[in-house]
Amino acid sequence: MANPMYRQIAEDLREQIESGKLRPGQQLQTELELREHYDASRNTVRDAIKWLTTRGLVETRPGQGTFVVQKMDPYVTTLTGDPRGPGGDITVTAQYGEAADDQPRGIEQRITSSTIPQVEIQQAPAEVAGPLRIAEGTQVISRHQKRYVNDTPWSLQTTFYPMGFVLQGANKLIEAVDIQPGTVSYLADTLGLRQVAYRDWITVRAPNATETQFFNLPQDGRIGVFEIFRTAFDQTGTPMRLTVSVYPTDRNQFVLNVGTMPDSASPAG
Amino acid sequence: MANPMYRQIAEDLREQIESGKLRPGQQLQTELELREHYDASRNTVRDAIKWLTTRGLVETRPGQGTFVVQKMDPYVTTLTGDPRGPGGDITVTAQYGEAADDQPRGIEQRITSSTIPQVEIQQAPAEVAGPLRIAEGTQVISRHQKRYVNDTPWSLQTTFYPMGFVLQGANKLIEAVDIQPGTVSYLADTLGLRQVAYRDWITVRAPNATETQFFNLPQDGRIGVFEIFRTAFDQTGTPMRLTVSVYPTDRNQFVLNVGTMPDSASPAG
DNA sequence: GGGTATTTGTCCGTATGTATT
DNA sequence: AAATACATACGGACAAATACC
Repeated sequence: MANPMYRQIAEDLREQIESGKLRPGQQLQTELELREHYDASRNTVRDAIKWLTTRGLVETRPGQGTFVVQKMDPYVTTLTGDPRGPGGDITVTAQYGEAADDQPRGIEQRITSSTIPQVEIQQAPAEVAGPLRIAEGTQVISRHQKRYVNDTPWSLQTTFYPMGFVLQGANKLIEAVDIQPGTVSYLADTLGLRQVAYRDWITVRAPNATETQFFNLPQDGRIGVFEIFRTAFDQTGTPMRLTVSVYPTDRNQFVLNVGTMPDSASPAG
Repeated sequence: MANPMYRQIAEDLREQIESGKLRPGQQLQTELELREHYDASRNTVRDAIKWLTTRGLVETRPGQGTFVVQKMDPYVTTLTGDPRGPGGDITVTAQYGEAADDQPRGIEQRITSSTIPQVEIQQAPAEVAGPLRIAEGTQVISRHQKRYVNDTPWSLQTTFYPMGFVLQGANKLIEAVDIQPGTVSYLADTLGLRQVAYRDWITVRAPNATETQFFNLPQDGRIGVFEIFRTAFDQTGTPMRLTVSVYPTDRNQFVLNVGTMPDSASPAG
C-alpha cells in the first residue's frame, strides 16, 4: 500500500478543489456517489472527507451534504498604535485578495460593537497574576465583553484590573456599564495613571467550548484561536491592566508597524 | 443519545488528562483495553481517540500506543525592535510557566542557526508582488533558509528582493552565501538603502507538505503555522524586501512592545 | 404540521496491513 | 520470528438533521 486509498481519494478531491474544478460553496457528490465513483466503501470515503475537513478544505452539513469551504474575508487588526490611546480599540480593514477576485473590493464598511461588560471579582490565576506582577490569588476586577463586526462574532475580550483601583476611587470599574470615553482616560482622570506603553503577547491555542459556540467554529476543534495578552503600563512602569482577547485564526490577521511608515504604505498596497 | 458515546469516552479521558491523573508523556490504555473498559467497540474508542488527537491532547504511535502529549517549552520571539536593525534577527527567550512547574526555569540557553541560503530567481506571485508594490510576474530574488534553535527546526524563512538591486550592484544577493554582517547593512553600503521601518503581517494557516515534514508536525494538519510577512521600507518609503517566516503555532509565541517600556518589564515578569 | 426521501453521523463486527518492540 | 498495537478497509444497521412535498 504505497498510499492508503482514503488518501488517494482525498488528494483527488483536493486537486479538484485547488484547481477550481470544484468551486467554493459547491456541493460535492454524496458519500454514496463517491463510494461508487471510487469503488470504495462508504467508511473509506468518509475517511477521505474527514482528511479534507481537518485541512479546512470542505465542510459537512448533516442532512445536506459536503461542501467546498468559502474563505471569509479576513478581519485585519493593527496591534501597534498610540501607546497612550485606548489599547482595546483597533481598526479593521480589508486585505488585498489572495487570489482570483476580479472586483477590487477596497476598504469594506465595517461596524464594530460590543456587549455591556460582564463584571466579576476574581482571584487572579497565574496567567493574570504574572503579567500584572501581583501574587497569584490576589483579587482582581474582570470586565468581559463580546465584540462583533457587522453583528457577526469577532472576538471575546476580558480586561483585568488590580482590585486596588476601586478602593482608590475608580468605582466605575466594578459597574457593568461602558466607561466613556474609555477606561484609559477614566483611569488617568481618577487615579492619575497614564498608560505610556503596552506589551502584546500573541499565542495560538485550541478553542474551548464557549469560544467554539460563540464563534461558530467546527466542533472538532481544528481551527485554533489567537489569544493575545495585552499588558499596559503606567508612567511608573507598573502594569495597570491586562486585556486578553481571543480571535479565531481562520478569519483574523494582525498587522504591526515598527518605525516611521511612509504615508502611502497601507496594507492594501 | 444526549451525547455520542465516543464523545463521552473522549470527555472522560480528557478530564483525566487535564486533572493530571494522566500525566504528559504517559501511555493510555490500549484500544482493546479501553474497548473493554467502556464497553464499546474498538472503532468507537478510536473515534474518541481521534477527537482527542484533533485537540492536541494525545498522540498515537503505531506499534507503541497512545500517549498524552508533552507540551514543549514555547519559543518566544519579539517582533518589535530597532527598525534600522536586521529585521530577520529576533531574540528567543523562555516564558513564565503556564502552570505547576516548581522550578523557575528562567532564561534557557538557546542557540539559533541557519542553513546556507537557497537562492532562486522567481516571478513574483501576488502575495509577494503586492507588498513589494511591483507588478505580478516581475522577477524577484528569493533567498530561502531553514532556521534551527538548538538544532531543532524552528522556522522556514524566505526573503524576496527586487531584481533591480542586483543590477544596481548588490551582487551578493544572488550568491548562495550568508551575507555578513547582514543584508540590511549590505544594502545600505552598496545601494544606500536605509531600512527605516517595517510592517509585520501575521496570519495562521494549515501547513503544507514541506512544512509538515520539516517541523515534524502531525500528518493530519491540525496544527497550524504562523506565516509572518515582514515588509521593510527604505528612507523613501519604498518597500525594499519582503521576508516571509513560517513557525508552527504549537511551540511559538510572539511579543511586541509599543511605547517606552519600563526597564524591569521582561516577559518573564 | 406531518410525512417522506435524502444525506450525514454514530456504532458495530470483522479482517488484514504495517510499525514497533 | 513472534507478539503487540495502531492503521486501513469492508459491510451493515440505525439515528439525526435537513429539505421538500
